[in-house]
Amino acid sequence: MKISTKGRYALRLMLDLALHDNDAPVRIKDIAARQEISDKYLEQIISSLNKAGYVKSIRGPQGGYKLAKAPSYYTVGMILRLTEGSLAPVACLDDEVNQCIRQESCATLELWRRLDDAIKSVVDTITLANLVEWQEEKIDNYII
Amino acid sequence: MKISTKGRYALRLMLDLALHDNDAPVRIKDIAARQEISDKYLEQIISSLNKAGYVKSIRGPQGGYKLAKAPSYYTVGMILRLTEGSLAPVACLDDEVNQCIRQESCATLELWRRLDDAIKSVVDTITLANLVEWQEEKIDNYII
DNA sequence: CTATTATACTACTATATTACTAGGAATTGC
DNA sequence: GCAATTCCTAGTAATATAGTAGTATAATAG
Repeated sequence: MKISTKGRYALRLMLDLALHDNDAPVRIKDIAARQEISDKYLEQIISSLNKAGYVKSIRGPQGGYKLAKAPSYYTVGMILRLTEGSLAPVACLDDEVNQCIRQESCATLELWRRLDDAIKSVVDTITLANLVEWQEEKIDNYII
Repeated sequence: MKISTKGRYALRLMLDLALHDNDAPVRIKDIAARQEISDKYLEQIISSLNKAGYVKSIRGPQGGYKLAKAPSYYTVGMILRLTEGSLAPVACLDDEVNQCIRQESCATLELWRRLDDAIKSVVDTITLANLVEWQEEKIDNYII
């Protein structure tokens, strides 16, 4: 029941892009240095964000990445589901293929539904913009 | 972010014990047959529940297992944490050993805290007794 | 037009975890 | 003492995780 590095890195990567969103695109190398993450691994992660259209890439010198839309557009759930896969606590909530025969008589299914709802209520309401806010509050606290 | 078979089986096992709680202890073989789970695997899982004192075992012929306390005593969280380990979505919420240096400036930590709270609000309030209720409702629906 | 800087793509790999299986030892009721 | 049951330990195939490595491709500055 842990979020893997892939999902956590993807979030920090997107947050980093949101925080450094001026005209110039941000290079993987810089994100990797700031976040202390392997740049080669980040490259793979950002590649899937790119394919999904969450970021846009600019190749060549002075190239890098930018968010495709405003931070408020991206929920944490969007980013985590893209990199982690489904966030449902059990496979039988995912799709019809994984549904088991016990479904109808399974009391634990109700539990998993409630857990799933609780998880969704967090990841589908918090956006990158919220993370940006929180980050800026933390920085303010440091200055004070 | 999935609950493993170990945790899911442990829940179904405890629910099975709660549902068949008359005088006679329940044999692993019977639980395994009803739940369609490998009995050897169940044996391992119940062993940790036994060591934790959640069930009591009776050896020899006519032996088996019984719940140590009433179903309302056991939250889903107790059972899952025992078999799955921590249910926190990231390791830095678990213990001091796993806390990272970025803690103070990490905006995603606030996200993980909220996700953790959401998960806890479900698993620490729902008990085996609730699962028993739901199971009995399902059975009633079948009869109607 | 070429050297440089950056992303893009694909393959490989070490380690850990999951989900069991197998076999025998210990206990106890009849 | 025999059969039924739990108890204990070790092994293992398959999958997932968390990267590393190397090369190809594109764009730009000079």
